[in-house]
Amino acid sequence: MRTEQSRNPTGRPRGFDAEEALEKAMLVFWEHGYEGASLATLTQTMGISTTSMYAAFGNKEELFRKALERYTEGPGGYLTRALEEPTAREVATAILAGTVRTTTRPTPPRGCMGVQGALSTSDAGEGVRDLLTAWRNDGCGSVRARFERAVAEGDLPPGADPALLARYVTTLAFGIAVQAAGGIGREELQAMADAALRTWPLT
Amino acid sequence: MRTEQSRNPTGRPRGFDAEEALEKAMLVFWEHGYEGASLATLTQTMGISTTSMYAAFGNKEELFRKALERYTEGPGGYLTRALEEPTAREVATAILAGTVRTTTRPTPPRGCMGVQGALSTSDAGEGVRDLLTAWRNDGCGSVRARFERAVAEGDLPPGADPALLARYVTTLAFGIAVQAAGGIGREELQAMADAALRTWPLT
DNA sequence: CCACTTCCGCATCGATCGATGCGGAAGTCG
DNA sequence: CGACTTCCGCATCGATCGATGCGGAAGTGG
Repeated sequence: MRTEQSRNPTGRPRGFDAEEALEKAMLVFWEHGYEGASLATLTQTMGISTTSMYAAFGNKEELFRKALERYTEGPGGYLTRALEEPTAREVATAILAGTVRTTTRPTPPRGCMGVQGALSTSDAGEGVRDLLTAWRNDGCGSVRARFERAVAEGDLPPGADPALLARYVTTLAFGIAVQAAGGIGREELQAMADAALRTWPLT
Repeated sequence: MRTEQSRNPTGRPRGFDAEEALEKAMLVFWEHGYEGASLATLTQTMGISTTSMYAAFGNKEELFRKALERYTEGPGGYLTRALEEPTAREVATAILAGTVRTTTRPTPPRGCMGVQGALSTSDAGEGVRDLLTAWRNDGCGSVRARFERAVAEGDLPPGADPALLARYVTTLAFGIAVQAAGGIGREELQAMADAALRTWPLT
């Protein structure tokens, strides 16, 4: 693998910053989705040739996988941070606030890469579609685990259903992503999130 | 326009049922999205040649527009019916129940055509993407108008915010569509919708 | 039965899709 | 400086994309 740091990197070094190029690719995938982003658009935005892209990242699907990892740790990092909030209420608040902020940036792309990246695809995109499905399920699972901990800690009432609450919060987050993809503004979505959290926790 | 019923339909009649073919096309678009559905897949499923498709529907984008109309009046008809419920609470309940039922059918397609049909696209799909954005906004606007009426009728408390409530219900519906596209089951989503409505109306 | 209209099977269009082979240039080592 | 490794510009691959031209077949109304 050329992308892994070899112990003996002899030869001509690559003439571009792979991290920079991956960031550009991530933005293109985020905006246009997996199948909507052509190799031509990707490589042009990345500033490299198709040859360099294949040498550095493997193929289009591998590039998308790496771009998704970068998204998860970058723009999508609010989820990990939210899970570290002290109470379930603050976790939910941070998730929705982070979703609103990330999906309604003043400049494109809008929406969530994990939602609009490949919600439905042709047969060729099934792999990526399933990857994003798993990505969303992982997110929901993390929230659920966090809420289970909250029940154990007495932070949530004993009768609370962590799975249901996690599904509720993530459903709102995915819905916000869809609204944001359609251009709905940050203030309106945040106001709605505030209202939804006013009745927290659901019973 | 060949698709409009002419007053003098002389000549050889077409050898297929246009409504049947449109139904098939709608299902393909629903499952794979606008750009994920190729002409080859569409015409093969419709059981007609590309020539017949172009003669009957114009082009791929026109076919999608007509398929969306059919979806709106068919599988998506629950929205119109829901708006006729007597109270805002029943409207919201019917919308979410209809969304869950429609997006989690036992056989594919799963999800909502208005959400996954073209959430993000290449440049060539911008027209359809904007069409679906308008479709979702129309839906939200209809719900908002219905909730405004509910406030006027005293069905919702005077302090209620119809726009916010409409945004909340549609956000949940879009989120449900995303969850369903990923394979989340009908029972789980309905249970979450029930819980969300237990705190209705939001303040 | 005839003249006319429409339908549709077949072949194909140019553009673009993702992906690759080749070979000289560039840079790193001993 | 020389041997070796890697990079990358260029050309191009076969497949598929949406869309169309042509012409005989089919069915119409008079």
